[in-house]
Amino acid sequence: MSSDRTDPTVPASTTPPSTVPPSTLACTPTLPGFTCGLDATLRVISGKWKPLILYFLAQGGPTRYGELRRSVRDVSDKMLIQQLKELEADGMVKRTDYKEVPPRVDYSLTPLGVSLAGALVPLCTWGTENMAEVARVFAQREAWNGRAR
Amino acid sequence: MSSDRTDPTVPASTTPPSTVPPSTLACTPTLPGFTCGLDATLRVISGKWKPLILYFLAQGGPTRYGELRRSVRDVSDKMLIQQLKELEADGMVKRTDYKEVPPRVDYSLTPLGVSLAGALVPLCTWGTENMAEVARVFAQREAWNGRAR
DNA sequence: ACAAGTATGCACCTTTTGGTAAGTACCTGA
DNA sequence: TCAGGTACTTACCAAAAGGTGCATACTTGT
Repeated sequence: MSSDRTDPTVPASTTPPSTVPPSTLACTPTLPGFTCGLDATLRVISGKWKPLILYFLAQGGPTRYGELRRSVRDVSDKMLIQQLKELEADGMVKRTDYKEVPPRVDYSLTPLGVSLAGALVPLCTWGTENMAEVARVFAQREAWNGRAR
Repeated sequence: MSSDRTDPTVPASTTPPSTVPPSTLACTPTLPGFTCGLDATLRVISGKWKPLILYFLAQGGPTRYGELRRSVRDVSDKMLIQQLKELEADGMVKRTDYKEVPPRVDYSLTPLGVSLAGALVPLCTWGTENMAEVARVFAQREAWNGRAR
């Protein structure tokens, strides 16, 4: 029992009304292998293009492969397919193959995918609101990499 | 028949009832280098331990290095330090060095960090609610990796 | 004196991730 | 017939991310 110096209840010195209520973040670690809900979510959306894919599908509804490819700029076939397959395997995306002779396939969100996309919204908002900060910080970091290399 | 490559606004044939309202996800791509707000956010929280770190700091308030290390289980010194440094550089975390002689340092969230942790809450919730699904799916994926080599 | 704890730094190595470029099978239009 | 478009697949590589373990400088407890 190490006596912690500063510990409980966090002295609300400068606490703005916007401190995250601990109860909100505290997820019950129900299943083995997951630290918390956040952890579980991150496993699903981790992958360079996944959030963007969810984003486009949430906006555009069912989307053909080629169309998606043109939307998510700079993605290669390999990556797009791979991430789509994983999202599909994870039950976030539904693939529809029309079995037509010049291949025709489209992708859409499952209900689960829709709910996930919904959970992404605040991140989206946060990013939009703080983009200036983030950009500034990353510019510095890159300048640093450039010369300190 | 018709080779419809022209796809203006997606024929509302199968319009899913519960699509995320596009307006909610549609972020204005203000700054160069970012596709959207979501993109910006992900750059900040990407890193195996960052969300967890934010999570613990949001819950526990200022936390000493060693304490954090024991909380975020399985993290190595190198990784924890590295991610903390990045979060600090990104302005999400504040490092306080007490300059004491057996080193004493603690970490806490900046206001920006607090708001970011807040944006993480829905992901946390989503993960908690759908953890069973996620676990099931990942179990399958791993079984697959195991035998399909 | 010596182990242990404190908060890091650094070198080295493996794993994971992502990228490039090519190929497939089929069709359409010039 | 040949380029171009569809939706992928595969092999090979480079870069990034992450892990292990040792080193530091200083103190306290035994």
